[in-house]
Amino acid sequence: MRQSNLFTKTTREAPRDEMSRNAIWLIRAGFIHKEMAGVYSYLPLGLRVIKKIEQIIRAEMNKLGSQEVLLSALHPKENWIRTGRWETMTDLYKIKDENNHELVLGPTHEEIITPLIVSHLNSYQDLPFSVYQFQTKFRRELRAKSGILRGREFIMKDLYSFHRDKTDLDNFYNQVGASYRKIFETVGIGEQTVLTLAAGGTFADYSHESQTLTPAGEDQVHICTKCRLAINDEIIAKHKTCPECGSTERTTETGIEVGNTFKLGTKFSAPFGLNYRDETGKSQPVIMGCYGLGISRLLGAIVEVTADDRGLAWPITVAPFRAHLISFGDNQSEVVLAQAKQIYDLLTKAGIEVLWDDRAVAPGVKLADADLLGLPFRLIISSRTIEKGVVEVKQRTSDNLDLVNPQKLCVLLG
RNA sequence: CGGGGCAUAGUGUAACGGUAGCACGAGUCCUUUGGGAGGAUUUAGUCUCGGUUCAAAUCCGAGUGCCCCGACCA
Repeated sequence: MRQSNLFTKTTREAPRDEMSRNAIWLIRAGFIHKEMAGVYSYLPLGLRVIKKIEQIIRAEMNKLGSQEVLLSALHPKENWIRTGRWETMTDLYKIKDENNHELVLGPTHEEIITPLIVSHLNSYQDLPFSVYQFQTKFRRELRAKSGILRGREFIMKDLYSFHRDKTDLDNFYNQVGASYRKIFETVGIGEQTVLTLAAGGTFADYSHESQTLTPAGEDQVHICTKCRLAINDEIIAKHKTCPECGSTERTTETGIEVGNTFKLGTKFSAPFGLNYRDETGKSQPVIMGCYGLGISRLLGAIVEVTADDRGLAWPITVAPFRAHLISFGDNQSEVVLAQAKQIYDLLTKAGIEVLWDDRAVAPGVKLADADLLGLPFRLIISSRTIEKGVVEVKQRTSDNLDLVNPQKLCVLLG
């Protein structure tokens, strides 16, 4: 894409009232726009990152054999009455329709998926299976904060699994854990993200959180120095030793919860009567699990751990474009433009996503913007590089400049 | 919902109770092109309502919005 066609602009300064790093950089670079406290719009560059993250997750979910759906965002009140959460869940957005009927803006989807499955599930032979979706969730946060890390409206991947017994759930639950591990590594925050034990509810000893360690987080986690298993502060009192390796040595750090997995048991299948017939024809309750991943929160967490004092610095896997092609030296020069166009076409045809800064602005502006946008590879074409018959290549996270033969670019970037 | 802070042009910032100014941005023209370049010119603002006063961006009251701390966060 040509940057001259990109409708978003960068700014030299962030809005004064934004304090969090993720919001400051994402707004300055034109990735997102704040509508109100805890509510953000995603602009072309930001949406590209969101889509990259989603695609990485989608691939993993599909590998688990899960099937993608898109459930309704408006929920009937009755379903929430049925589970009791109409009263107990404090952050529900309750709205009224034209007939004065009360509705819920979906904050999570157990109340939708569980009764939905009832009419599609009969026999033990239908089990197990799982469904997932990417969707905007709504929660009436008492206090939105930390940029996109805690919003009243946010994008989430939620997965729901259905099993005939606990053993089968445990098996799938562990597979999801492995998938999550892989996802965090792929999007570039594997090192900073720790598996954390948290309260498990009535059906299991623990739930599992994925905590990305960053001062911007809001949870205190205690990390075993031997095996890296973390324990959430809320249950630390009951754990003198690490449940995994028995060690007593741990460090305390701040994390942001980017993922969470729960063994639900029959918590939702019971109130909705989600049952199956076993081999003997007897009716049995379905055992469920649910698995969340905050997409927009993941975006914020990636920024928190990767941005530096010059701006964003995307991991290749989630970058909105792989390369930032910059033409300057003399923008009026036909030679420079022609060469840049040639490189742009070459890379684009090779399937490499390139943002070409073809604007007629000063070199300093382009370089500063390149740092701010944070695309992994910066390619410069100027009268200088043309003289030498090369393209200057620099990675966002390195200071090295490489002069590369244009023919070798695709290999280098691919 | 408790506590604290803030609200001036698209953005960031000034202005003792007395002419709302500066920088960046944006428009036009010229020059310029390897780290936010230079000149000329134009554009655009006091969150809302009420009060005090000869006079309010400034003082007072209420409201609204935003940020931070806390409470809350299957």
